[in-house]
Parts: sequence; C-alpha cells; structure tokens
Amino acid sequence: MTTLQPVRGTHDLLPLEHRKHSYIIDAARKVAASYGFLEMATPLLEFKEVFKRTLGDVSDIVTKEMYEIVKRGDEEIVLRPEGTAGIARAVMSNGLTQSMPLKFFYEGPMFRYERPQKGRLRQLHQIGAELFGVSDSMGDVEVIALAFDILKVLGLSQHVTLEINTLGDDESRKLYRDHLVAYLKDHHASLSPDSQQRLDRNPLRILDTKDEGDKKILNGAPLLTESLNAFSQEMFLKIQEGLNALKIPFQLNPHLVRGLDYYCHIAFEFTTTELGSQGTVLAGGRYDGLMTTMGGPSIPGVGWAGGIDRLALMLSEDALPPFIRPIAIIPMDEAFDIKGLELAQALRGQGHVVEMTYGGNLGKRLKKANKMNAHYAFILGEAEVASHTVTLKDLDTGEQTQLPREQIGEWLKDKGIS
RNA sequence: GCGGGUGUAGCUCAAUUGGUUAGAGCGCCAGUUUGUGGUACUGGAGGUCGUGGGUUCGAUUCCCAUCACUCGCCCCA
Repeated sequence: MTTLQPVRGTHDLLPLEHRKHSYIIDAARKVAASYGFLEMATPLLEFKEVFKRTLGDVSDIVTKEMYEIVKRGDEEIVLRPEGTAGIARAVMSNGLTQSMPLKFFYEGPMFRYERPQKGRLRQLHQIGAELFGVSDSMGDVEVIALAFDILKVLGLSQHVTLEINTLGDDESRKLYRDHLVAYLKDHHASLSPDSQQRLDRNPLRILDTKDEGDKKILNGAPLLTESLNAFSQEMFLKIQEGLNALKIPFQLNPHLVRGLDYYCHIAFEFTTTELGSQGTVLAGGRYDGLMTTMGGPSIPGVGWAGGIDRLALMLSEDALPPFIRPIAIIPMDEAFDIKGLELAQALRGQGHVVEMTYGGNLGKRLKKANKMNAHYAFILGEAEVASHTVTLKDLDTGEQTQLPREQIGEWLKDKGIS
C-alpha cells in the first residue's frame, strides 16, 4: 500500500500543476535572457564536499537535510540541496574563470530532507540566477531587478515585499558578530532554547527569531549598521540608490539574515503573507567568498533562487495563458477512421491542435469532443468521403457547414485560427 | 527533529450516546437519441471508513501504534 504513495515530501506534477511550473520557468527564462543571463544546468548529483565546504559545516542543510544516495569507497555523493554551489563548481570545473563576468540562469529540482509542509517539500523546484565576476553594486541591483521583473511578469509583484539588509564585508561582519555575541551572552538565561543554541552556531540567525521574548532582548542589541565599515556602508547605499532609480520598492529589514555561510553584503528576500510560515518566495544575496572557499580564485558573485512550488501556489488559474481548444476529428464510424487520421495529420502539419476521437458512433464521439473542450468538430462520414468534403461544426454555436476539403484552411482563417 | 490538528467514493462532505445493508452533491459510465454533443430525465459502477493491533457480543465511532497530509517551531525557496 505504501509503495503506491509518492515518497514523502515529493509531489506528482499533474498537468494542471505542471502547467503552472512551466509557465513560471518560461517567463523567468525569457526575462533572464533579456538581461543576458544564459541558461545552464548542473547535475542533480554532486560530491558532498561541494556543499559541505560552501554552505558551512553547521548549517542545517549540511548537518541534517542532505540526501546521501551513494557511497563508493570514500566518495560521498548527495542530491543537491541548492543550486549556487553546483553552478560555482561548474564554473571552476569547466575553466570558465578566465572571462568575466558570467551570467547564468538555471531551473530544476533540489532535495532537502525536511519535515514537509505546504510550500515546503523534500523535492523542491527552483529557478535561479547567478552573476559572477562583478563586485560593483550595479551587479547587485541588476540581479535584484531581474528577480523583480520576473515576479512582475508573473503578476505577483503586488503580492510580495522586497526586504533587504546588508551583512557587510568580512571585517564588518566579524566585528558585529563579536558585539552581538557579547550583548547576548549577558542575556543568555532569558533567551529561548533555540536561540541559546544559535548563539554558538550561528549568532546572526538570532536576529531572525520569531520568539517574542528574544525580540524584546534584541530591541536593545547593537545594530549591524553600527559595525559597518565605510566600504560596506557605501556599497549598501549604492544598491539602494539603484533600486530607487529603477523604482523597485523595498524595505530595510536589519534583522534579515541569510542562513548559508557564503553570503556577505546584500541579503534580500521577496516574501508574501499568503503562504503561511513559508513566506519566502525568492531570496538571495552576495557571495564573494564562495569561490575561494571552494579552493578557486577569488571571484565575487551575487545571485538568488526562487521557489517554483511556492510561486505556483500564488498563481491563480486564470493568470495562465488559456488552453488552445482543439479541433476534434470525428469519423462517423470505424470505416472512416483512416480518413480521419489523415485529416488530423494534415491539420497538425499546418500547426493546429487536433484531437482524434476513438470508437463509438457519432453521438458518442461528439460527446467526447465536447468533453475535451474542442471548439470545432470535423465530421467525416459516407457522404463527406464520397464528395471529398468535411462537415465542420462549431461546438459552441451548433452551426455546421459542409465544405470541400480544400476550403478548410479558408474556413479556419475566417474563424480566426490559422 | 519538536508540538497541535486531520484522514469515510475520483473530488467536496454526511452518518444520531458504539448497532446489523456506510449516504449525498459533483464527476464518471450507460440509456432515452443507429448522421449530431452541451441541457433534462432514468439507471449503473465505484468504499477492506488511511494502515495494523487492542477493548467489545458488535468498532467508521473508543484506545494504542504507524503512515500520509496539514498548522506552528526549527530551517529554508
């Protein structure tokens, strides 16, 4: 019985759902191309090391959420939990580090062993964009603008809020980290158990807490902006300037922190209130240290990933392009099936969407044509075949005419489909 | 991984203090209609009441376990 269920946290994408996914991917792909981002794909399988080194040894993704699928000797192979590290690995593997900048768009499934919830799956689907080799803040602006444009095209920009923050460069972040830890240690006893743990592992994450008691303590905490050096400050301001110039609305959220180790400077999240606690729909930041962490040259980078599954939850059915209603081919009975097939092929060759009806008498086949939401039924019976004509029926109005085969194209053109 | 809720037909939901043959709407199939669909009417199929165990003369109903979904936490897209 259980073998008939999908694996926990995985999901069949039935046509209706799949349509949303491909709509999102197509839209994103198109917008990304207009920014000069080239699509690429990396394997679903990577060596564990790729993520262990980059995401940070203590991040949840590495410590408990990775699917390890094969072990051969010392090889530890995992299903990729996210996209950026794999793309960065590919840049190095393929010796692409010589010519910068590089702009990549990608799409595909990621795997994380988490407790499933609405909008949180073990096989999740992401779109993503990465820009390598640009340390200028204009790169950050463009990358965010790309994300915003995609959300706009999807009709979701009104339903999300862009929040940004800066983590500063290494120097600033380390300084702040010390200040914060010093402050929080004084309040250690009153912190929530979760935050007490985070104090050792990832203290910046405490800023993001949902615990009310923690929030009160944080009100008196030192601010990251106070620890920013001049360079980091200027970088952040320039990005805001750029966003303003492009009329991309945003909110400053000094408590916004990214979970993965490789982030620095800008951190941004597009969030929605429509999906419960899984509110983050697209998020990213700058990761200047990523390449060196992987043992490569020092190449800056900035990028984001968006959750297709979450975006799909926000898309309403009627936001999608309408289905093309098919033409149904109706041979009156089996004797004319072959004639029907030939007609269907000819029409498909001209670019029409054509469905064959199988079996049954005229009434039954019309019923099926109706069920498949066909706009027109092309009927072929004894009389039609003998006179080399087809009976063309409009299933919405019920009108029908019998025309010579050669005039079908004309007739379809009159109906506005060609 | 932690805490709460839910699980009856393909879908949305009923089923009285535990009681014999588990119902409805929608959908599906067929007929009324052998060269005309949609509407209408008539009929039909479809359930091991998530799964396993326990209590009981008897369990969809009570108890335990388990699985899945779901809400919140953790984490993240």
